[in-house]
Amino acid sequence: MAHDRIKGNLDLLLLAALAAGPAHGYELAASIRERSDGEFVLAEGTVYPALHGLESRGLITSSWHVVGGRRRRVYELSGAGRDARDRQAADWRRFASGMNRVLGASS
Amino acid sequence: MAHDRIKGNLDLLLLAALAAGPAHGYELAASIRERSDGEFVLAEGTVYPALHGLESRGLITSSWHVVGGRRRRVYELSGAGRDARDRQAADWRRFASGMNRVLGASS
DNA sequence: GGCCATACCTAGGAATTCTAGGCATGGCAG
DNA sequence: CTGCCATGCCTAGAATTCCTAGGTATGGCC
Repeated sequence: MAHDRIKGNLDLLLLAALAAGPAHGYELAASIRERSDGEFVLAEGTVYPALHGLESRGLITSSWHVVGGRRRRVYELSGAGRDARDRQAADWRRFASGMNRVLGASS
Repeated sequence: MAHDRIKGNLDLLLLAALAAGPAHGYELAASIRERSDGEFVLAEGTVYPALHGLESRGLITSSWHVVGGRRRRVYELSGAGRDARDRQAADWRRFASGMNRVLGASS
């Protein structure tokens, strides 16, 4: 809804947001929304399945906590997750610079 | 194949490439490949349906030509296409800057 | 004559995200 | 003390988008 362009970048967004420290799903969505100045508003139905996928691939780990009577599943980057983030961030930069070259060449 | 990140950006790539002047499908794929330094390698099965979609939305127009015994369908940006390109390019810049904010905030 | 580059096309698959729903707790306003 | 909203988690299936895989046809080169 925010942007179809999120396709292919969701994992990177989550990994990058988690690089700032452990967080739970609901919090991650808010964090990404704030950091992007409201540009990326991720629905919960988007965030949770994506987190499950990242965990099943070993890029993040989770643990349950109870805070104020509410259960939370807190996620944390694994070593492989940090590597994946670095790789995907590099991919993103290459992609963005390709886009800018194609866009700029039109003048 | 080049990048899943192309999702959502294909139309803009084609519109931007066409902004340099009329071109046919095969040529556009090559043009985008070159301008992006090999970053975006679009399959024909990607390019042609996308062009048909752009035409059906009135963003480009086409005309058949025969050059050297080979038929070509040459596409050209319409006025609405130029507007769409400007809008989508602006969207892209907002998106990219959102990405960079989220990525950069992790340090 | 065979092969490759050029040039177009489409149907269906694959991958990804979103919609729409569901469940549960705590706190606050009324 | 009762709604109601924010917090917090989840899933199934729809929707969207691009790619795979296949097909057709011409011209030029060896």
